[in-house]
Amino acid sequence: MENADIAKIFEDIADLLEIKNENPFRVRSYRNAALIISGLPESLRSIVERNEQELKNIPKVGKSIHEKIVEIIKTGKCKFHDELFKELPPGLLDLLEVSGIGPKKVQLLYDKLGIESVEELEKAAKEGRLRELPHMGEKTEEKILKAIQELKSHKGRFRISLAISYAEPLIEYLKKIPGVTEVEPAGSLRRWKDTIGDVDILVTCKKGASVMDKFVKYPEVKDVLSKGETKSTVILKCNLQVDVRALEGKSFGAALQYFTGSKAHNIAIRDRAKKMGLKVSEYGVFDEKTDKRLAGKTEEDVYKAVGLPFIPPELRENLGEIEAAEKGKLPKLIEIQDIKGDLHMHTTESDGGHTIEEMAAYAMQKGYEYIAITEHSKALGITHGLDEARVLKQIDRIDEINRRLKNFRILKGIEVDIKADGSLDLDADVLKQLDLVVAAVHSKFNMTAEEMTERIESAMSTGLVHIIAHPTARIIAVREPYPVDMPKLMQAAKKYGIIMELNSYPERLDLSDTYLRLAKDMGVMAAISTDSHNRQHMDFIRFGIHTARRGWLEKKDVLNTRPLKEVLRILKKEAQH
DNA sequence: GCCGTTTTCGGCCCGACTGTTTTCAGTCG
Repeated sequence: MENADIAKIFEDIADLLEIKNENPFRVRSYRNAALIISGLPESLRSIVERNEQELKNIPKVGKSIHEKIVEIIKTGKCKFHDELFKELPPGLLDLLEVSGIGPKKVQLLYDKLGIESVEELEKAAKEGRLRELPHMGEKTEEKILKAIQELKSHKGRFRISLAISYAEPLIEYLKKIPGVTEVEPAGSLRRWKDTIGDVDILVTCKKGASVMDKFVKYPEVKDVLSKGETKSTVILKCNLQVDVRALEGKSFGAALQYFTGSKAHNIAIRDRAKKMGLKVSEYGVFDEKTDKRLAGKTEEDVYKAVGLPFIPPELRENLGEIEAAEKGKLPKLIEIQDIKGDLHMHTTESDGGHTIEEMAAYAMQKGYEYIAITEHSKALGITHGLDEARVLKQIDRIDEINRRLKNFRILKGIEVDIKADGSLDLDADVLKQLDLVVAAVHSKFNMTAEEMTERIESAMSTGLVHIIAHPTARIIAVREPYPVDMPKLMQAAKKYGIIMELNSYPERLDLSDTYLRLAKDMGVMAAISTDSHNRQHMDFIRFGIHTARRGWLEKKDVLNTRPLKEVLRILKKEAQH
């Protein structure tokens, strides 16, 4: 039972209790717990195995949920959860997936028509049986059928890079509407989450501008789900949902704050405001008694009104940022201009698309001081990985190029394969001649967490490795991370002076935000690299930077914010282990 | 069910849109 499974159990309990019309705050407790658990860097299993009492440190986990976590880990089951499923059929949870269907309607459909599944709902809607129910009519039936179609074609969450590629042209389109003054993406896009459920866009405009009329006529719109004066929702042809909110300029800051979320962050902010006798909405911050408007024009004003400094969007997950802001202890987050070089890339020598010189030229154009060329090693035959002889040849070649370069340095590196037994794919005496050894797992992902942890630890302990690349090998929405005990791996990284990579490829973003924060907390340094396979890939660095910010990383936590000399010094020292 | 710089009891974010209603419930974010 991993954290995700346990979180799912609590999500199910919340849904079922809601359908049963239980106390909504009790429902929220289970939901809050699920949210926190799915974001924990350490597995609950290892926490319970070490010391059950440590569960008390997890916010939103009280006595009842504590007991259930222990029960689930020890028995693999949750009695309460099983009992709820005895009362209600499991298909009811699927009904909640249909947009426009909530717990009340599920309850009604089940009680009055005995509907237990999406198929039965679809049948009933087609037969016109739903209109017999209170508050339901012909239009509701149509809407439900449409929503079921939508669900069937649903692609799930979008990778952030993909969502941006659809959002940017729409933003340009909105900017051209007469009367529009500002257009800003908000929501998870502005927080730079690695995946995006839907795109939120905030528009400020003069009164009477026909923003919504124009928005729903955007050529890429497939379906209009709702259209009002200040809020409209559409589905694009690519199945991405987009919400647009239009407000006057004086509410811009409050609206941006509100629509950026996260929901959990906003609830905490509003809770805090309430205790101060204030009310926060998307229109501004108001005195609860006099209704006097205290802030709203800028986000800074909104935070100031509730006694806080500005909190960067990437931190707004209610994972301690409000407490840190209160104490003046927010991190000074890393910025893209802090990056001085890129330490993971490939060239035509293995599976890249540009030569060493072309990669270097592009990096210089970006203002970098250095790059590292890190080809694959021979075990990855499919990428034309380098054997010892070719590595030695490339070392000479790079030395030769470096002699011609001024104020720029190409580091001689490798992305050496970590084989199944934990050994490295190239001879030690060759690896020792390189400036930088990046090591990575590319095969046999189906090990147990214990085996995989041991495998990587063993590579770390050779004294030859500087950086572990894409440490979980996840491909977002395609391949799950391999099982590995990350806290233990971080401990080993600390022990051997190993740097952990944040791979900026938008499909990877590995380490994830949660693990980056764990690294920081454990004092392990990160390297933000692009793993470029052609020169434009170096621009992926922005995805890495924002993910690093989500992991609370500062300039000092990242190797490649350092000037060349210092990087070389650190690499040399690390290699002495 | 969780939580505590008013509290161990009594709170728990706030507003828009829709479809069905003659004044509002349900859903969503």
